[in-house]
Amino acid sequence: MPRTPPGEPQRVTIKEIARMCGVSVQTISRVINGRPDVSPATRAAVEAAIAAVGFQPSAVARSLVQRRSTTLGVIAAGLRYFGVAQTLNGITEESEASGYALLLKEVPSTGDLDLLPVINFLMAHRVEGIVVAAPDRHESDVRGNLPLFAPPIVFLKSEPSPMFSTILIDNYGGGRQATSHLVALGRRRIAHLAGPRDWQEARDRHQGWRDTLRDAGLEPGPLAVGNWSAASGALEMARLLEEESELDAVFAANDQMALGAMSVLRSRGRTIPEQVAVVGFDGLEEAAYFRPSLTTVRQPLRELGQLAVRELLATVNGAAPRPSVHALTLATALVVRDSAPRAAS
Amino acid sequence: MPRTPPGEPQRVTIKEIARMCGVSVQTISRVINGRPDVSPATRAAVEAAIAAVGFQPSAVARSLVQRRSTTLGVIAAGLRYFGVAQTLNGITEESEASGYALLLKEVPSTGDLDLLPVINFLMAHRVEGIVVAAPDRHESDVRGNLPLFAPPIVFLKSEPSPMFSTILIDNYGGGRQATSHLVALGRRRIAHLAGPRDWQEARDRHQGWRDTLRDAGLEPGPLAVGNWSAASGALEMARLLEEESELDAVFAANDQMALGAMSVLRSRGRTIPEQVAVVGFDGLEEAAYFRPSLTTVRQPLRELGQLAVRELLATVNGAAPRPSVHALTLATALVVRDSAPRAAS
DNA sequence: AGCGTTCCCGTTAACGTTCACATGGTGTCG
DNA sequence: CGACACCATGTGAACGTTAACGGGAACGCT
Repeated sequence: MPRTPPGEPQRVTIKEIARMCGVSVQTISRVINGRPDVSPATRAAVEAAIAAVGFQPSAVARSLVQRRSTTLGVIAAGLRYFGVAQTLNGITEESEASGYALLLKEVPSTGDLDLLPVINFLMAHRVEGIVVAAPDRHESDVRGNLPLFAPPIVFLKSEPSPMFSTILIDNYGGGRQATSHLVALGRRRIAHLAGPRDWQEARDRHQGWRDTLRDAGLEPGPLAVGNWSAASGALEMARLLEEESELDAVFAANDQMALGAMSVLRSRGRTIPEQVAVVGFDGLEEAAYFRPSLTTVRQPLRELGQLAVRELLATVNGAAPRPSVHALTLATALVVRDSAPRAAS
Repeated sequence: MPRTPPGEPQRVTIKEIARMCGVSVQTISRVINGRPDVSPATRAAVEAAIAAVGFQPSAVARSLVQRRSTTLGVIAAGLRYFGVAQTLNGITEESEASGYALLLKEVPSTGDLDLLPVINFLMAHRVEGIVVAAPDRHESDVRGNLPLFAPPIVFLKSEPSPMFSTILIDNYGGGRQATSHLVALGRRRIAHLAGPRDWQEARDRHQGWRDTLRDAGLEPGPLAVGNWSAASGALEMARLLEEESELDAVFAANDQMALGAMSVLRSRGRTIPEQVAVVGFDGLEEAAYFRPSLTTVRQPLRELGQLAVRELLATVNGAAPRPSVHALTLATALVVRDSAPRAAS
């Protein structure tokens, strides 16, 4: 005796179609999945019936029996930040193109967190792969052991790991690019406006700055730490100016903070780039229209997301028995504009 | 004879736990779901076994039998745009808080598109509600008929519809706010830098501008159409200046275009706000640090996403037999800054 | 004619869980 | 002390689909 759930009318199933066409459910299944061994006549009849009642096969039942879901899990943090949103865009694009659906979980981007429950949640939904697009989350956030049958996981913008594939952006190299450019301009007191310490990418950019100064034989310039926002950029820039009034360049860890910094520099009467040169990081399109237009380091964020999905699908579909662990690093590119123009040659 | 899927090791199921504890599967199910009628001793034993093997109940099987999934579907377009990303952020926040997962589909934001297949896809996954966060998509994009048993759907930033709930932002009102402000400043030739014509919100802002000018007895100012980007803002601003060199104000349909416009105004030697006042739209945080800081119209985008989820969950969980159709409109707020300061009184 | 092939289709058993109902054991109350 | 309630647990079926296998009809070949 079929239960009738309260309110909800009975959904049309494969059985119903079978009854309508006077064939078995298996035949319907065959038609749905485009298998060859169905006669043209039957196929046409079934297709007509399906169209007539608007039947849609249950992805849930299918996932259950096939033990796969054509779905990828995404763990994201800080969706409100430009970088993560951009990367998510790349992820959706690529998975959309491959016919995969996305199950999205957002986790807090700060504080202590065990990723394991989130991964378990996604696994309960039978996702075939997981992208961790949470910049400051990495392998060590997976406390306890993953079950053996965990799907492939790729960590983005994380530290390289021996256990998982990672795709990173060369933030260290980007930090060096930015700083070298300023050094080449003849700047000597180069400050850094860093991102939050608990973001790996912030630490890497910071390190790139520091090493470049050291290699150039310059003493480390003044340092301030912001929270990615333009407001914090302004605040910290003001503090830097008080501490060290003769600085002649600033490398900000993202474009928003650079914007805030430039705002303060101007209001204190410093000319950009003559007195103080400024370099940002991210490659926001808008940065070309800041005043002055902002020299920055562009990151291939969308590509990052696309590659992550490709990597997963390759190990899912490819017959790779033991998913191989890759570590890929994407290069950044310096975009020179007016806030730190190319050195006159 | 149980099939062993190739490669993949057998996942641990409720049956396995039952065997380990010497009880029936039903008892395990009861423990998992925190039902009262289990003796403390058995409960403890079961919980221990679950923890020991790291068992995770299959959300897929559960969805199948319960015919619900604790999952919401999201149809998004233009994730790369600030507005949509921000709204998605609100959606994730709120659904995360309610323990709902999100199934995300991105659709192209331009061109012809039938939403029905996308909705069907989500329905196949048994989502309990759908948020359409695709600004230029609306009811009429659902060609053909929705099945009777479609879950509640809420359209964001769309036109009000008699069939679906909609939550909108008062773009028309925002357009009026912006324009009125400029009129109050004594400006007479007020140009509009509109967004793409196929975005409803662009049309609404445009209309607000036009009506306000009319009501003020001013003749309509020059009009240009951009594509939301700062680059297009710059391009179109240049064109406006050529057509109509004596304009004394610009209302841009978003902050990025306003930024591009300001850049061109400055480079043509116009002072802001003295010669040309500028008002944007969106309320980007960064706009406070533009030069000059940008007067803009703030939209409650995150709130929009949150409300959408609340609306859905209310009709899902609430015993509302026939989901009620709401049309909610959120107000915008004018943020006055230097690019169009408050009138000296 | 006999036999292997190929084509088309049906039957049965899963997938992993919950629901409805049944059952036996305790305790309570009149 | 019997009737009844309640607690803890088990039993079968169902959710909607696909995998594995089997079988009959039509066809080709020797």
